[in-house]
Amino acid sequence: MIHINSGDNLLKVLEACSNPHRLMIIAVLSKERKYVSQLARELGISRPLLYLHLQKLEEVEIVSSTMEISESGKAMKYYSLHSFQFEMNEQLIYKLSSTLIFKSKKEKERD
Amino acid sequence: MIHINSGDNLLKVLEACSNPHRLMIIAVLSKERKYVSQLARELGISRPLLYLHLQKLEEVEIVSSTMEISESGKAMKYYSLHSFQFEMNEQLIYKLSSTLIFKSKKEKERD
DNA sequence: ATCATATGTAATAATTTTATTACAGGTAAA
DNA sequence: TTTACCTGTAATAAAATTATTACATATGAT
Repeated sequence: MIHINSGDNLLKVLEACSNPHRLMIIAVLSKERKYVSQLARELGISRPLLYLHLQKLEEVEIVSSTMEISESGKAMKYYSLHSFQFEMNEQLIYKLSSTLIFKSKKEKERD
Repeated sequence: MIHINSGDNLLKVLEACSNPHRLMIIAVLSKERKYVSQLARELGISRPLLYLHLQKLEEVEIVSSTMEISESGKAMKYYSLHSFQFEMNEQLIYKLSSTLIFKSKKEKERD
């Protein structure tokens, strides 16, 4: 279960959820795990684009993946959702605001 | 009190919260209302930039503003926070996923 | 062999978001 | 009338995100 422990972490999770495709991915995976091509067909988007969105969700551990070899022998990458839950309200934001980090993407990459 | 009634609305609120400055604005305003210049000084950002962020928060009604004439006679624009609360989890996202809208910014502007 | 399906990613383009600069206006006090 | 506040915004620049295109590899079935 994901758990928000800092302002920085809250921000990252919010960013990960702030996209219609990524919300749809979460919705779909909340019912059952899917492999990449299957998910791409279901959402009606290209695999490269799906990869991009899956990466962002994986970075904050909303989803995770496992490679499996299907009965027919093909490699399949399955994505599944990690359950998550937090109360979005001003109290949470206030409480975590002291641990908010203001850095550009480039600065973050240097860490 | 803000209340999330559609996937589209959820997405907009998440987008509004997905920025460190805007989270700080929410944190500061959760304690007391502030006027624009005061808030800009407190956050250490320029007024034009602050306006941009306040606009995004105002669009989803997380904050609202009132113009007042101070005792000294100067116009002051006060911003205050609207209380908000919702459970972020996959159930909510699944429930609202049917009302998610996929439109570019340009397409939205044409509506 | 060719087709259909799966994986993965690099390079580029398009769009959106964020930030800055440079202005405009006003009131009040020194 | 100069200084110190306040409001507001247009134009531009910079950075980040999102989307597309074009590849490469592999397996199994026809």
